[in-house]
Amino acid sequence: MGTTRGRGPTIRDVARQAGVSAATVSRVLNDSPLVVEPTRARVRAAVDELGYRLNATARTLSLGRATAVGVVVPFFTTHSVIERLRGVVARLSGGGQRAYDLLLYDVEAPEQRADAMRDLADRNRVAGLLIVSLPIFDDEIDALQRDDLPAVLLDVSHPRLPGVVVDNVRGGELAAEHLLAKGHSHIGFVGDHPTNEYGFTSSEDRRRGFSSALDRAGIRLDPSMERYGVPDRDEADVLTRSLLQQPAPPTAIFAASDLQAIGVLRACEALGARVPDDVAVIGFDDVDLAEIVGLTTIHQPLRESGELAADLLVAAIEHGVHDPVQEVQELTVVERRTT
Amino acid sequence: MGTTRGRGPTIRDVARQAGVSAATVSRVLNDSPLVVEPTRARVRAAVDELGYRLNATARTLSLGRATAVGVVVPFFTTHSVIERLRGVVARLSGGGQRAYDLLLYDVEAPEQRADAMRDLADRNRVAGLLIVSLPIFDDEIDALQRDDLPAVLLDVSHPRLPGVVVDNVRGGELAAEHLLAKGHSHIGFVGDHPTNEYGFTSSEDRRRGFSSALDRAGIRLDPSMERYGVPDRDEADVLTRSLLQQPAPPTAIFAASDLQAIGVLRACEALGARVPDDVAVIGFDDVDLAEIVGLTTIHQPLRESGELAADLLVAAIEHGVHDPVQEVQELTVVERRTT
DNA sequence: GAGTCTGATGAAACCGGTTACATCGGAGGA
DNA sequence: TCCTCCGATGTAACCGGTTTCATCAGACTC
Repeated sequence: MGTTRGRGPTIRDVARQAGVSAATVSRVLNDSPLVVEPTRARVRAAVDELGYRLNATARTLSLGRATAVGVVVPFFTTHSVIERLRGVVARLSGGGQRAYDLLLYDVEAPEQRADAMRDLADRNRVAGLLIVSLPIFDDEIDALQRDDLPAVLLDVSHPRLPGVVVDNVRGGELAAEHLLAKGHSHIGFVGDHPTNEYGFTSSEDRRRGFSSALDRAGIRLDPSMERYGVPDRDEADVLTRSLLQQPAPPTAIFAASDLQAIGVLRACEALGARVPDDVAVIGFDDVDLAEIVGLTTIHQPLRESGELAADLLVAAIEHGVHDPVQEVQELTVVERRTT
Repeated sequence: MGTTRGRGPTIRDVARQAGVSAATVSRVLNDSPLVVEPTRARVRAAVDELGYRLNATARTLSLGRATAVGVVVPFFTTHSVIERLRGVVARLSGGGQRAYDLLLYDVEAPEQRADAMRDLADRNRVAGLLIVSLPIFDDEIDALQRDDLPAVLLDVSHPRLPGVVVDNVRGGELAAEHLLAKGHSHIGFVGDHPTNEYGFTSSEDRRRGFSSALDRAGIRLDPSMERYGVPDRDEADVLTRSLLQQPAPPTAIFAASDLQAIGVLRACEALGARVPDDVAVIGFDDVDLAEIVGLTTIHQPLRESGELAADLLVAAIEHGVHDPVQEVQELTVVERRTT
């Protein structure tokens, strides 16, 4: 307060105070070797005295490159997205150097996805883009490449961009193999609508792997054993009830996500079906919830996926993208009390 | 690719294309009434033709005010913080206009708290600061006010800043009253260390309210019935075991958070204590987990608190802070299966 | 028909940094 | 002693917007 109405001292104020030019101050601030020690000390003193702080906006404009990365996330969604984001955040904004600021773009509705992409790309305030769980289209990639804006995908993939994913089809197979090994042959599936407005495909991929592994064991995943809905607990509950209230209900259910598996468990409880004796349940993701409720599930390294994606993005920003690597992370079955 | 090496068209390119000056283009872009319709149309056409997009960095620099807000969060922590953040994000980055970008600052270690505060305040790239769950010191508030930077607190309070909180002391009382009404008189507490490196105080506030409500009922919260540790599930598990393995174990336990309550439940299960018959358990927060495991808890409106705080911040940015309101949100007991 | 007013537009300065290029002074060599 | 070279510093242009102020043309008045 007082005279400096909001605006702090500028580099020229420091220069005046130190009796040098703005260029020299800038050099000192950027550790240029061109400045001799006594001058350097005077500038440092002036900086301290005035409480000068560099203006990141001006710097970004002058340099032509941003110091922030944009992270596009369907934030409202599940625990798994958040867990991934934890990894991203820890790597990007936590780690000591704090090299990149993190601009968070929440996508709350399908049409916002495109908005976010356009906004971030065109308003060039970010040095790169990390896109979580949201599919991206070719023309959007064109736009990114036109702007030289590196992008990394997490939990989705596209041949033209680096990404971190798991093999969801394989995950479905693992789930099937686990249930088969437990002696089940009459098995149900609860997952997302194969086509949904966001374009999420992991549920369908998991179902495909699941179904084909059953096929190989000579078991057909009958349409009457499949239920589809929006990926949420209550919906999964409802779907499961309809699954279990058939003449020949399944003895095991594969849910496309842990959250849905929780809904399945609740339906079982409501209908008096004992888990795992009457109905075995296996989920997917291994969010912290799964451990808490003792859910058997397919584990994927969520947090690590975020860290890895963040590292890939930083590398892409700093060294360019040579060829878009697809990091495929390992899946494992974690057996708990529901199978 | 092509000639435009990374940099897109500028406002002067548009001006040239439209046969007007940069000033006029700027006026059109900002909906100034000073531009006559035919000119306006020409500029619009040029904008479309060149695919021009405004450079937010340059705009921020020129205007002297940022279009982003900084959100400081201990991101790694519990579900409740995330749930709050959901509210903030939905309000700030979701809602149609997308008026403010959201710069996320994760605080992973106590010393980073101060760094984040200084960084955000001084590098003036944000129009305001939303600080979640982290206490703030007077000299930091001085610095913010010196820079005219509005700030809003969420889940912490300070007389000089607007904030959104619940009355944790009252929440503790509610928990005690609920357990007393259930007929318990021998009651334990599991919470955070009263002093911790982040300066979180909610656990201690809750304990105080809890303890004084017991007092009023003529029951003393004996030190042997209290256990303190870091706020995490495993630690709560361990603490609870030591609580229950005493000569006269409590018949009810109040945990300072739902996460800790989950640890309490796990310890009960491990020790063969039946909930709620042998030991009743009540938590605090009402995160989604609580509903899933059927935990009785003190409900606080987490998501709404985030929305409210975001609204307060936007108001503070746009209209200034007149006097720092403290919004105190309602707490209620949600009875489920653990009491 | 000359003078005044008004509304649309342009020229140029500014926001706060960075950096290519110019300048200057001193050290070293002939 | 003079010249060259080089290292330290300054000058000024630039990044891409916004905005003040000047200018200019047309409308209106008398």
